[in-house]
Amino acid sequence: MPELPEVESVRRQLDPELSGRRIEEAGWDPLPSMPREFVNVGLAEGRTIVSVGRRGKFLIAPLDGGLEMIMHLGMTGAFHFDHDDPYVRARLWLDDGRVLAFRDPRRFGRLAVVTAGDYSSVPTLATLGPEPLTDEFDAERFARTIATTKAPIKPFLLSQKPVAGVGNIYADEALWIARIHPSSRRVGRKRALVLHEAIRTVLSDAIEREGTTFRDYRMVNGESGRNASFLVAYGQVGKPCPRCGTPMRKYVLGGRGTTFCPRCQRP
DNA sequence: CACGCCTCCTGTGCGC
DNA sequence: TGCGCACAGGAGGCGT
Repeated sequence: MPELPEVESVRRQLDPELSGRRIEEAGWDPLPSMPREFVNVGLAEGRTIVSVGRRGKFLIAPLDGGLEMIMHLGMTGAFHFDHDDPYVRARLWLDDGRVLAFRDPRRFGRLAVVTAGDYSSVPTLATLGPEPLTDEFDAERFARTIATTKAPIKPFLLSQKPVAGVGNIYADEALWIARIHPSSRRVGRKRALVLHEAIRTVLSDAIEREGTTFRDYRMVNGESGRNASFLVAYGQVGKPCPRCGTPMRKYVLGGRGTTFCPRCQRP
C-alpha cells in the first residue's frame, strides 16, 4: 500500500499529534515467526517523541535519550488513535490519555527502536537512495546510477537504491510518463533525465491528493487518499493508453504486477 | 557484489 | 456453495 506519498500523508497527520508526547507504555502482539516485526519497542516507554520525520517509506521519530523509533507500514499498515479491531498489532499509550494503534492485517509492517542514526538492523534504510523531492535527488547522478546497473529498470527502482520511496504504483506511473519499458536494462542519459522528472511529478502530485487508496491505506484520521482515479498505468490493464489509445498490458516482472503501454514503452 | 527468486502474513476475488 | 489458486501497495534472506 504505502509508498512515499502515502507515508508522507500519514507523517503530516502524525507529527503534530505526537510531537512532545511522552510514551507511557508500549504493548504489542508478538508472532514467533516474525521476530523482526517489533524490535526493542519496549525501549520507547518513558521516552518523549521529539517529532515525526520520514525517509523514503520509513517514518523516523526521534525520541529523547538518543533513540529513534522506526516505523514502516509494509503493505497494509496504518496508524489510528483510540482504535480497536482484531488487526491492531501494537499500541502506544500516550501521556495525553490517547492510545496510538498500529493496525496491520498482513503483518509486513515494522516498529523498531534503535540508537539514533544506527540503521544496521534495517538494511533498506541503511542503503536508502536520495529523497526524491529534495535537491539530494540529482538528475545527472541518477542517470549515472541507472547506467551502471544490469537489472531491469523497474526492479532497480523498487530496490530503493537509486531513489527513495518509489513502489509498485508510482514506478509504473513514472515509467509510463517517461516512455520507458519496465524491463529495459539500458536507460540512456536522456531518458533517465525524463524519468527523474517523472518520478518527482508523480510523487508530488500524489502527495497533493494525500496518496492512493485501494483498500487498506488510510490516513490517521481514517480518510482515504484521492489519487487512485488519477492513475494512468498501475491497475489500468486493458484500458486505452491515454497517449496513444493502445490497450494497456500487464505482466509479472520481478514478482510484481506491472502495467505498461506496449506501444509507447518499447523495450 | 549484484542480481533474482522465494518467503514472511492475511484477505479477497476469481474460475471451476 | 465450496474449494483451490492467484494476487495484493514491501522488504529481506539466501543462493548463484
